[in-house]
Amino acid sequence: MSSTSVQQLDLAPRRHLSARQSQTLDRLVQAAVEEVAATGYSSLTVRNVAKRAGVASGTAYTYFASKEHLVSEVYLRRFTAQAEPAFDPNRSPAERATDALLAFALTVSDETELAAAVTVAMLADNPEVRDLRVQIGLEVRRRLTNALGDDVDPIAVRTLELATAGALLQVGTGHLAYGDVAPILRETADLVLGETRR
Amino acid sequence: MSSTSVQQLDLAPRRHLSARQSQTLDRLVQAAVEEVAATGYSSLTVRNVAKRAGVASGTAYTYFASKEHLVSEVYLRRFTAQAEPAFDPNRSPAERATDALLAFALTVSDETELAAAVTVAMLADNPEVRDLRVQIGLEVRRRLTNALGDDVDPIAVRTLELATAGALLQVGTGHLAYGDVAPILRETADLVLGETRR
DNA sequence: ACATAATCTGGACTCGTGTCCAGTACCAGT
DNA sequence: ACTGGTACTGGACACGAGTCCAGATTATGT
Repeated sequence: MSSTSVQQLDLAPRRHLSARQSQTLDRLVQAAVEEVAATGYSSLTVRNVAKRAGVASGTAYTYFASKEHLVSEVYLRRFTAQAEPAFDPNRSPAERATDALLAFALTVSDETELAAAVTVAMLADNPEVRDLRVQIGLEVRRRLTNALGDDVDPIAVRTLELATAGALLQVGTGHLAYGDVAPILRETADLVLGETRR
Repeated sequence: MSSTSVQQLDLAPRRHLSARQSQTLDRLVQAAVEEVAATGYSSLTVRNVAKRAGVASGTAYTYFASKEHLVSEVYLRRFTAQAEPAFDPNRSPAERATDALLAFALTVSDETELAAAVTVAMLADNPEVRDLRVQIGLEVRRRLTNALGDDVDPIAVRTLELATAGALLQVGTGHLAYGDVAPILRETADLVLGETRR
C-alpha cells in the first residue's frame, strides 16, 4: 500500500523557512502585487496569484491562511522595507511626526487598486491578519515616539495614530486622493502638537 | 407558451417602495441583526438571513446588492435612528463634539460581532456601499459642525472626523474596547479644540 | 369576479474560497 | 545510488456569493 506524505502540519508556526520555501513565498507575494496591478482587486483570486507564481493553489494556502493574509503580507513587507528617517533635530516635531506617519499611510497609496485591496484585507478577522495588524501598530507607535521624543503628550500621540488610520481608510475607499494625505497629516500634526496655534 | 415575469428591473433606483416591499426589507434588516447575534459574523450568510426573514434568497438580492450592502444598511439605520442631541450652550464645545461623535462611533459597538461585521462591510467597494458611506460621512460632518458652531477651525473638524473613524476601526477589529471610546474621543476633542492645553 | 401587474418562490448555475490528500519531485546525508 | 524526509502537484470536495428565470402568489383596479 502507500502512506507517503505526512506533510505540512506546520501551518501555524511558519518560522524557520528553508531557502526553497522563502523563495516560493517571495514569488507568491510578488505575484499578488502583479496580479492586483494587472487585473484589479475585485478579480484578484488566490488561484490566479498561484498560477502567476508558478505554484499550485494548495501550496499558496500552505503559506497564507487566507487571501486577506496574503494581501496584508504585501503591505507589511512594503511598510517595513521603508527606511525610518533619521532623527533630525533641525526639523520641528510636527515635521518629524508627519514623516514617520507618511511611511505608514502612503506605503501603497500610489497604487490605487492595491490600496483598496490592502485596506479591506487588513481588517479581516482571522488570527494571522490580526497579528500583522498588531505588529504594524507597534511599529507605527515606535517610529512615532522615536520621532517625537519621550516627553510628548500621549494623548497627542494617540490622536495622531487614530487620525492617520482614518486617513489610510479614506485613501483605501477612494474618498481621499494620494496627494492630499501628506498636507492633511501635516496640518493635523501641527494642530495636535501645538504648533502655529492661535 | 409562457412569458409571465418581467420582474425586478429596478435593482438600481430602489426608491418608492410599496408597503409590502418595505416590510420585506425591514424583515431582512432585522433578520440580519438577529443572525449576527445568533451565529456571529463569520458564519453570516445571506441565505440564512433570508431564511430567518422568511423570504427566498433571490428576494434578498432584490433589495441588497451584496452582503456588505445589507450589513451597511443595518448600520445606517441604527445611526440615523439615534437622535441628535440638542445644542446645549452650557456644555463646552469639546463636550458637544464628543456627544455628536459618540453617536457615530458607538452605534453598534456594544454588540461586538455586529461591530466587526459593520466595520468590514462598510469598506466594500461596491457602489451601493459607497453611497451609504458618503451619506454617513455627510451626516457626521453636519452634526459635528452643528455642535461646534460656524467659527471652528476646519482642520480641527477634520482631525476629529479622522480620529473618530480610526477609533471606530479599532473597535471593529477588537483592538479597542467599547467602554474606552467615549473617554478617548473626549480627550481628543479637548486636545484638538484647544481646551485644557498647557 | 377577473384580468393584470407587482412581488416572491425555489432551485439551477457559475465561480471563488478554503480544505484535504494521494502521489510526485526534490532535496539532504551516507 | 539509495534512503528518507521536505516541498509541491493536481485535482476533488463542501460551501457561500451572486445571477437568473419560469412559475406561483398576492395585490390592485374595474
